[in-house]
Amino acid sequence: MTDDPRGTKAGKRATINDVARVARVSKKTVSRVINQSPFVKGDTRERVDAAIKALGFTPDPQARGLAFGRSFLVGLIYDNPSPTYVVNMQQGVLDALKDSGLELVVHPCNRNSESLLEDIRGFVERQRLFGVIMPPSVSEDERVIALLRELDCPYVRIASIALDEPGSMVVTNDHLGAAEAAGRLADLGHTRIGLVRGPALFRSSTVRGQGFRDALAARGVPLDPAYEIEGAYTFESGVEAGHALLSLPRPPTAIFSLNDDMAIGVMQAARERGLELPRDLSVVGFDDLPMASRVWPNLTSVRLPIRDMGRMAAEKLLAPMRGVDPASLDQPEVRPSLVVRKSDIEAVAD
Amino acid sequence: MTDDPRGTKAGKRATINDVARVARVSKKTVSRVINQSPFVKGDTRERVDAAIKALGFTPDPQARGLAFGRSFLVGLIYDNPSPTYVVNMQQGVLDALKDSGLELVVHPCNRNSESLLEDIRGFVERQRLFGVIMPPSVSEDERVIALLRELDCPYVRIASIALDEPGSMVVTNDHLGAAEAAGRLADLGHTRIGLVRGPALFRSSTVRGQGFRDALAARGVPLDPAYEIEGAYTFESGVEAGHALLSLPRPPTAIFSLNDDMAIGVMQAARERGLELPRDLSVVGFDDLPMASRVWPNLTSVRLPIRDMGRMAAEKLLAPMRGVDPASLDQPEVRPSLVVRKSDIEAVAD
DNA sequence: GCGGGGTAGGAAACCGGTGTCAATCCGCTT
DNA sequence: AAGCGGATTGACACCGGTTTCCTACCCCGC
Repeated sequence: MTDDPRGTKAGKRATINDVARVARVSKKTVSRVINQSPFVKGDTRERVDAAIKALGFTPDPQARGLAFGRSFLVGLIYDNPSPTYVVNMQQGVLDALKDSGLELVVHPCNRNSESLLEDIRGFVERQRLFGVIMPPSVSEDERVIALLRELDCPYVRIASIALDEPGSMVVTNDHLGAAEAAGRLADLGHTRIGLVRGPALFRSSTVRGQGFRDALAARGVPLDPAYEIEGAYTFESGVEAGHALLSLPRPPTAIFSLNDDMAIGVMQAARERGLELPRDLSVVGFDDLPMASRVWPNLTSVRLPIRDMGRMAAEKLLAPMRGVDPASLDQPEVRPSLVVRKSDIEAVAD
Repeated sequence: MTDDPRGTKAGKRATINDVARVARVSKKTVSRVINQSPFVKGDTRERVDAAIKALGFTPDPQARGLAFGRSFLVGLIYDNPSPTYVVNMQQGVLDALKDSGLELVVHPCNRNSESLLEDIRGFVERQRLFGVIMPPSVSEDERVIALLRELDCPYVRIASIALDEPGSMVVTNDHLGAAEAAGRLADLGHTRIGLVRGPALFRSSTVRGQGFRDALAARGVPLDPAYEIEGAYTFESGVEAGHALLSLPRPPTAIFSLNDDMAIGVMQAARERGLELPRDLSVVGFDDLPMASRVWPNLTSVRLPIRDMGRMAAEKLLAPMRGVDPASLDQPEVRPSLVVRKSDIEAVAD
């Protein structure tokens, strides 16, 4: 072995200078090779590549970032209360980031906090983030978006409405999913269908709610505002909403809850009232979290491919790095699909 | 206003040089102030602090890290399949990291992958991580630990056995928790108690299993190996295990599942077999994930304060930075506690 | 009044890369 | 064979801090 063993094994790691020396070129040329500059002749590139491999060289992201004026960190800023949602999205983002040289830094936030903007500003500015990905509802906060623009930080928003240009949006067609679910309940013969909305702060709640109403209207099922109630997208609020709806003089025979957590809360409420499911009440949720197929009766729900959405968002963020113009990206809509399980059955004659 | 507005508002952010100029000292002195060196006179320090505030200066972690030879990133390396577990732990770590100037980088891994070690090596070495936190089961992989030692990367392991010195361990007393749960089932009069273990790869499974056996033995309840079965800590494996146990000639009247996912799987299996819960079968889980209180009947489970564990782990990692000698840290055991709900009732006379 | 241990503050090198811009190389035109 | 223009390459400053090494200075005691 004539190689310097320290290059690959013990001691300090190899630097760009070591590579330059071994390949007999300047550091700048090594840098060009690393950054895939097209202005390097074939045999030079090969010499450099060989040296890199021989020395086990990996460029230091900190040094690179410092010189580049931007770090190689992607921020995931979220305020979504569902752990499953967050982890799945995280996983999707990581799928896309794999081998890109970028790392994911997670940053939960509180949209109601007074220090929200300062908090995010500090995070983004200090870390000189490469980019930011945001799921709802923080993705729907225009103050945050304005801030990111001011900080000149690329971002991708995930939401159920196209709030931005295609290059920085992943849009889900929640209207479609909700309509499909509501349509099914109507088709099963239900005419008194309760709706548990989410907080008004979430656009998804509005969009899904509209999908629900449109589907019922299209089928001539009467809409009664008394059957609509607002929850907080949490299990507890679902329990409350369930009790409220089921204590009506003529309680609904089916309840569509705009997320799974609340749907399961509704089931809990029904049980607490001594109802048997699904005989006495059909329940349908939205999101299709793993939990949906673990409760009994297994919950019929509208599936959102959360992991894919995370991946898509990250890919949009990576587009410029890959030489793709973000403006040229199309806007493929994510289409949710209804997963029918056991929690919804035909309405019994009244 | 005589201040340079660019310092606080538009344009480039303030650098250490700006601060030095405004405070009429050298960069080195500013650096001393930032790093809390004791060798700065009182009034000098005040001048510098004032300048820092006036300019809204924040040191660049990348530049700092580059010079320091180590980044300000903490890695959370996990292979735990439960999203809730991961998010909660993540949250706990973030609680502790808040205001420390460190950021959290998440890194899922696959312990069965051939490239596990290479993967982790690349991650840790390239990012020059400040430290690493690992929950089970990757925290129990000695190959990974050896690697981190070789890379001279501080770490904290979370596990149910003290596998390392106190400074780099957060230990949970799973034996205690499991014994408490098993004891309760025995005290309820159950004598045929099934046990669904986790994968042998997880130490927690062994420890919890032993707690179960010790508690029953202490109460004179006979142990029958036929009532023990190994699962994979997943819902699906719980379903399988449930069917296996319930199809025995004399099926158990209670089943203790060593995590919640499998416990809920057992409940699913019981339902599929037409059993009514909890009348025909008592079920107890371990972890007390949010899901436990959302299924019906609400699952009795052993609560593990996962978020606190994450926080404790991060605090151990931060100790050196705070001037605390890690070797002086004590080893407070995390004690799980049984949360009794509705899924376990008295055994009926046989 | 002067030497000395110990400390505040500064100059310059350095961490490991990238940007700028000029110099060199090359093949092809005339 | 000289002239040209784009393709390659390298020298050097610089990103924003930290560290090393060195002065200048502080307060004391003899």
